[in-house]
Amino acid sequence: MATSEKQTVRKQKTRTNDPERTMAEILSVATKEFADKGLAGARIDEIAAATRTSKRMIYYYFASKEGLYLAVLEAAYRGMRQIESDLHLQDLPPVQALKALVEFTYDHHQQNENFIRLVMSENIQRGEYIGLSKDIQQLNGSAIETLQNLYERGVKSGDFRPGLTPLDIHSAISALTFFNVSNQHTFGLIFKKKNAPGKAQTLSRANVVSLILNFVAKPLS
Amino acid sequence: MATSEKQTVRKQKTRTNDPERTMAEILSVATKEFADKGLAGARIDEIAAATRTSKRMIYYYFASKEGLYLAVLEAAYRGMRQIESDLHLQDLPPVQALKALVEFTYDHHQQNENFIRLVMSENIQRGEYIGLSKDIQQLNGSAIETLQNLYERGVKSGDFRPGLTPLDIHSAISALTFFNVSNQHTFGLIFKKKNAPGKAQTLSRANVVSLILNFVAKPLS
DNA sequence: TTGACCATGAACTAAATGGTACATTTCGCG
DNA sequence: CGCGAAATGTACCATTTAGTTCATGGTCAA
Repeated sequence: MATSEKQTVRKQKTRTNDPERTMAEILSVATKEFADKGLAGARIDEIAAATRTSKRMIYYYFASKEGLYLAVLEAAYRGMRQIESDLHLQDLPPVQALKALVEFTYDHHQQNENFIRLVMSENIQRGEYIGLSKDIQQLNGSAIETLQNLYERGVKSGDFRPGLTPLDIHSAISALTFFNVSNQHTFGLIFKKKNAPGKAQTLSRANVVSLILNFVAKPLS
Repeated sequence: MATSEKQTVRKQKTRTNDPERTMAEILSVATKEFADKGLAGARIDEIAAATRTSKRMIYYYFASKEGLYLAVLEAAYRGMRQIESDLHLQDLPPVQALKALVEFTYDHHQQNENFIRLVMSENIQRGEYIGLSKDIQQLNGSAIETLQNLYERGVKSGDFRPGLTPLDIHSAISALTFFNVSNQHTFGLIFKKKNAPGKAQTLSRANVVSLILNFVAKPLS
C-alpha cells in the first residue's frame, strides 16, 4: 500500500540511528543461529537475513564470524550470572537451601536451552572460545563459593556428611540438570512413543533433588 | 614379470583392490574427524587426505557427506552395544550388579570420548541422523531391559526402594557419567590450575557410584 | 554547518568445499 | 586368457560462504 506513490512518499518512518538496538538485534538473532547450528554450522548470511539490518553491519560491529560468536557467548554467560545471584541461600537452613539451589538450577537449565546448546557447542570445540574470555571464567568460580559456604554450614549443623568438596556437589547438580536438556534428542529415542507434550522429560525435578540430597545429607542412623 | 627396470621404476607396489580395508579406513578416519569437528565442521577433503585412498572413494562407498556421517554413527553405536552385553549382571546380587554397571558405564564413557562427542554432535542437530537409523534405536532399549530386570530383583530382595522406573535410573547413570566427559572443557575452566595429568576429573567414579546407590538403595532404617 | 559516526545494500572476490566426469587398473570367473 | 564389473586415481566443476568495496546517504551533537 501507499508506501510508494508517484515517485516518493518518502519512507514515512525515516531511519533512526540506534546502534544499541542494532547490535542487540544482531546478537539476539545470532544467539539463536549459533545455538541452533553451532559455530561451524551457522551462516552469517542467514543471521543477516533474519535481522532488520544487513551483513555489512555485522562486520561493522563484530568484525568476524568468530567475533560475533564470542560476543554471543559472553552475552549468554552474562545473562546467566545475573539471575544466579538473586537466590538468597544464606537465609535458609542448609537442607532447604540446597534443595532450593537444585530446583532453581533444574528450572533454569530447562528454560534456557539456547544457553545449554552454546555450551555444548563450545565443548565440541574444546572450550576454545570460552577460554578467550576472562569475563566468563570467573562466573562458575562464584557459584562454587556459594556452594562452599552452604556446604560448610551443613556440615557444621550436622545435616551434611563431611568429606565432600563443593566441586563434587556442583558437578553432580550440573550433570543431572544439564543432561536432561542437552541429551534430550538422542535420549528421547528410547521411548519414541508419546512425546507430544513438552520436552522428553527424563529425570524429574523431584528425582534430581532426591539424588543430590541423598548424596550430600548425612544418613540418619 | 619384472615389475620394472628400464627407464621408469614403475610403482613397485602395484595397486591392490581391497574394498573392505578401504571402507574401514575411511570410516575410522571419518569417525575421528566428525567427533572432532561435528558434521558441519568436518571436511571431506581432510578425511580423504588422512586416508590412503581418495575422496573419490568416499563418494563411491558412502555417496555423500551425510551418508558417511550416518555410517560413522551406526558404527560407533554398534561398537558400543558389543561390549555392553559382556557384563553378566544377572549373576550378581542386585547391589553389586548395580555397582558394577555404574562402574562399567563410567569407565566406558571415560574411554570413548569420540563416541561421546558424536552423541553431542547429534544432539546439537536434534537427533536428526540418529533418528534415521532403526538399528541404533533399539540399543538403548535393551539397556533399559537389563536395568528393569536388575531393579526388580533388587526391589524384591528388599535392597532397592520401590517407586522408581528403570528409565530414571538409566538417566541418572548416563547423566553423571556422560557429563564428566562431555563438559570437561567448559567445566575445566573453573580450576584452571593444574590440569597436567589426565583429564580434568570432576566427579570421581566413587562419587558416582555413591550417588546412584544412595538414590536407588533402600535407606536402612 | 560541519564532521564523525551510523546505516544501507548491492555487487564482488577469493577461497573453500561438496561433489563429478572420465579414464584407468584390478580381479574374479567362465 | 580374456572380459566385464568392481575399484581406484586425477583433474575438474559448481556452489557456497566469509568477508569487502563502492557509492551514497542519514543522524546527531557540538
